[in-house]
Amino acid sequence: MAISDQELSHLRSQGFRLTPQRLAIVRALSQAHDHLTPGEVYRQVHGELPGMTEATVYRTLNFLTEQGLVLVAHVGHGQLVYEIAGHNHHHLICQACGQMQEIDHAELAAFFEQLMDRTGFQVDTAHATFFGFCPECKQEETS
Amino acid sequence: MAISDQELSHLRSQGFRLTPQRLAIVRALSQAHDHLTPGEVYRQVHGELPGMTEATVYRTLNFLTEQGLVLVAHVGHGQLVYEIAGHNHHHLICQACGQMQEIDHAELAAFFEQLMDRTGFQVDTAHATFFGFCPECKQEETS
DNA sequence: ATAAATGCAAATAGTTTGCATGCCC
DNA sequence: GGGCATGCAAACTATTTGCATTTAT
Repeated sequence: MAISDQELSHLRSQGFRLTPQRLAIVRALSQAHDHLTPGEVYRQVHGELPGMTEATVYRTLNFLTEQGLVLVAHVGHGQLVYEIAGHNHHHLICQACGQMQEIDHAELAAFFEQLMDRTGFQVDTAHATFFGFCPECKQEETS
Repeated sequence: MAISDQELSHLRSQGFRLTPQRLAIVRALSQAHDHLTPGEVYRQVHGELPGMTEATVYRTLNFLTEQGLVLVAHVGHGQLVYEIAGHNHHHLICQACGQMQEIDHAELAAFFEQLMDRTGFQVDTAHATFFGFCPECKQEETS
């Protein structure tokens, strides 16, 4: 999953700027096939742009999230994690080993529909997170 | 929802101690019909036990969570929130106004069953959180 | 009595902010 | 050139830890 040139120049047309820092962060998130914490983003991008600071990472992640190009989620530890927007999917996190499993949105679509009907909420269907124990850790728990 | 004397003395029988601090924190969480952040717990309990420190609050919340008497969840801002364990329910948080709506577990039970079947995960069915926009804020968004 | 838990204070981690400078458009 | 974005450093908040002391059992 990546961000198209189209989307990027749309930003420019609104008066925002495509700085090397922003592009590097977008690239890092696009290449990661996983969630990244701000610290992880910083470490990756810092190799490429040694001048980059953590403050810029935080500001940029907020910016990209506001623009809808990036999604935020929680994955257990207090920290927020970031991921390129695009394909809707959800996560199942193992509380024992930290392993993460993706669930395609299609599998949960009906459920979300139902939930919205019942509650009147417009539920964010792009990024839900569930916690539990993965098959392996489940076994250890009970043994 | 509260914690029974039985559960409390079970702790004692395992060598743990029922200190005034622990009891006060359990009471505060029991009386709150809502999630509390560590800071909120601290402020409430500090009135009753002026000597109590934040460190104790954090240590106690961790302890109670490990013992299964308290549940943790995320509700949008980075902070974790704590709640007395007991009746299974889930939360829908409005990303605009912060309002929270409870969803009884019964309504989602079938969904969780399905999810566990498909993934093999033992999903934590006690405390899921969804994000979105409440009916009022949804309206403002689109207008 | 003894081991567990607390209080205190300091350290750590994560995140945010103000302001001067730099650089994209 | 003008204004948005960055770098730097400092401030802030939330959380954790070491150690001496207290206290529930």
